[in-house]
Amino acid sequence: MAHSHDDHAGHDHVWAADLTRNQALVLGALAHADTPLSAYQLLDQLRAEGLRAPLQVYRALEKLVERGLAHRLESLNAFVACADEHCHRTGLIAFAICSTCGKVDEFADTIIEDRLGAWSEGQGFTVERTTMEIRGTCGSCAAS
Amino acid sequence: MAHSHDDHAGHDHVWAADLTRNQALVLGALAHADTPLSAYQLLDQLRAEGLRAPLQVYRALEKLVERGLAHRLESLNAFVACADEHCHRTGLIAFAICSTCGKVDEFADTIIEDRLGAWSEGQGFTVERTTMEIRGTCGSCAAS
DNA sequence: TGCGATATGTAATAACATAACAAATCGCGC
DNA sequence: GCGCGATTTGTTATGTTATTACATATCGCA
Ligand SMILES: [Zn+2]
Ligand SMILES: [Zn+2]
Ligand SMILES: [Zn+2]
Ligand SMILES: [Zn+2]
Repeated sequence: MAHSHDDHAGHDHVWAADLTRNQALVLGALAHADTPLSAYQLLDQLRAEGLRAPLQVYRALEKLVERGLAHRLESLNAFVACADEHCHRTGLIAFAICSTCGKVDEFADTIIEDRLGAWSEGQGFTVERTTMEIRGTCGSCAAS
Repeated sequence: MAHSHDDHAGHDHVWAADLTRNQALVLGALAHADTPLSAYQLLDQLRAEGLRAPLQVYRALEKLVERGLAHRLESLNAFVACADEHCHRTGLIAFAICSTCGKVDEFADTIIEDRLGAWSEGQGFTVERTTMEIRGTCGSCAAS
């Protein structure tokens, strides 16, 4: 790792401390974007910082997603920074994606999670991860 | 229609009547498969029937998905035949995908649908379509 | 210092999907 | 049957997303 251990004071971006350079670059780009970015869009943005190849981006994304700092949107083949800095949500996360402006809203619903859990238990299905993505039009786009 | 594969005793596949040749070929291949197939896997299987280019497959898939006769699994970039002839494409459909054997189970849950509807209404979000895919291990794979 | 685990760099290639254009076919009123 | 617009098909080329393979560098620790 490129960074040594800091104490976690809590006010700053707590994730910054133990990210590698490439991971920090990718997460920074995602955090500044207001819509999801594909791996190649990230690469284009980060060429100025020295990134040259898709794999550098994909490898950083893999770690970030693993740690819950970013999420992959399967229906877009794109990625977003986690909307909640402190979340590290292990539970089911749903995404509402506006087809007009591209903005993504991230939320959790324990009842949905329970329903899926009940179905899985009934079927003997062991859940590893769940993708839930709603496509549609957000409130502010509908208003215009 | 060249195939007589019926897994539901008692009635034929009502859809066959007004499908084009390419659409029937693609849906037939999906219906015979026991796991999802990618567009290129379909193309490979259907070269013997005269299909030559990806676009022929993608165009057929587009129509089939539109009509609810097939579904796209976003997390796999692959497609399945609809498991239920009476499945209405307007309702929310969830898929449980076994990472071990690849089999897919399709189900609907109106409570989940209601929860998403409630969230959307609260946010002013207009839902167009929803993707819900559970990855994990199915009962029979867990048993072995 | 040496060693295993992790991270990086680079090139090549695989896998997935669409654009653009021409030709054939279908549905249907006439 | 004929005309004609809508749909489907065929074909080539290209664009986009993701991984394999291999070499190099760095980190954590004994
Ligand atoms: Zn999150
Ligand atoms: Zn919007
Ligand atoms: Zn279905
Ligand atoms: Zn299984």
